[in-house]
Amino acid sequence: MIPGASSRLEKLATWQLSQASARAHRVLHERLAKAGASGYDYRILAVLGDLGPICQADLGRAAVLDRRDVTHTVRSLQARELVSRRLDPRDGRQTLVELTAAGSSTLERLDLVLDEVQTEVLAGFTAAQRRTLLSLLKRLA
Amino acid sequence: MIPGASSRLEKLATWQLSQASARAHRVLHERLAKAGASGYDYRILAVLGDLGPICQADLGRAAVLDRRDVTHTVRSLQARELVSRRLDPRDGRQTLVELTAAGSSTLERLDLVLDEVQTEVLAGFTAAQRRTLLSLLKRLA
DNA sequence: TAGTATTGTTGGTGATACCAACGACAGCCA
DNA sequence: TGGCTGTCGTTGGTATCACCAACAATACTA
Repeated sequence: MIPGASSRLEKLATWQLSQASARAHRVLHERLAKAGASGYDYRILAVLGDLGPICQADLGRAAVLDRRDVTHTVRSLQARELVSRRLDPRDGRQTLVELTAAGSSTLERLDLVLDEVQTEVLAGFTAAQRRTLLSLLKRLA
Repeated sequence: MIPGASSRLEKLATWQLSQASARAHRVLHERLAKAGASGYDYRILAVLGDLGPICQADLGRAAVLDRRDVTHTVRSLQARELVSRRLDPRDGRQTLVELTAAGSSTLERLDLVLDEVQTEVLAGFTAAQRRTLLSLLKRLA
């Protein structure tokens, strides 16, 4: 027997949103795992690539990560020599994080992975539909 | 200093999707917690309300839950006397789950909570925009 | 200078999602 | 009829994401 769908759930925007997000996350996670990175890894590397050397607190704000998770992710990236850390000479509290050469090339590689993920997740969408979706989602967040 | 946004992240549909979903989840979780329920709880109750007595395997398929999570959630709901369970007389493997009277009224109460959540999450959206969003999200999932 | 705020670290929690293995049971079919 | 296949519910995990509290060190400020 094939169970029906729940109309209560189907008509909820939050339900459709969470299901769409879960599916996108599955695709993203699978492809990133193959490339040896986690979602947090990419978020940190992407922010470093876009904003340059930056302290962890700002890193967390830009990547929407808790300070705790920034600490762990950055240390993990540092262990893989993708980022380097040094004390901010102008503020003893801050640690400046920046991409290493290996980090930059890893980021470029991951950018391609992310492009593939977008393509797979948005398969069948026209460019106009993608723009519409993106703008609606931005207003939601 | 206010950190800028990462253009790499901002233009990713999967990023906007996960941020929108995270925000919706925060609202949902906060309101459901006040009402004494979890997201899994509502998903199970909603399916039972829509499809009536049903075995756990079908419950899991309709609510998009792993069998393990169905087991735990149903047992938790049973402990709160919101659902009842009995063996399917026609199939010794299956356990039929159904709403109790208390479960039905709890579901009605939670339906109102979910309505509030939709209103809060979609604040500022026109009816047409909500329809557009919903249809785009359905195609994503 | 005393009090306040921020930074990075540490040690947690909870929700969601998913997997593997198990015994019990049903259905199929040789 | 007996064996095989598959499903069901259960148990015991794991991974990711998101979030909180407390702490020492440092910076700011009133």
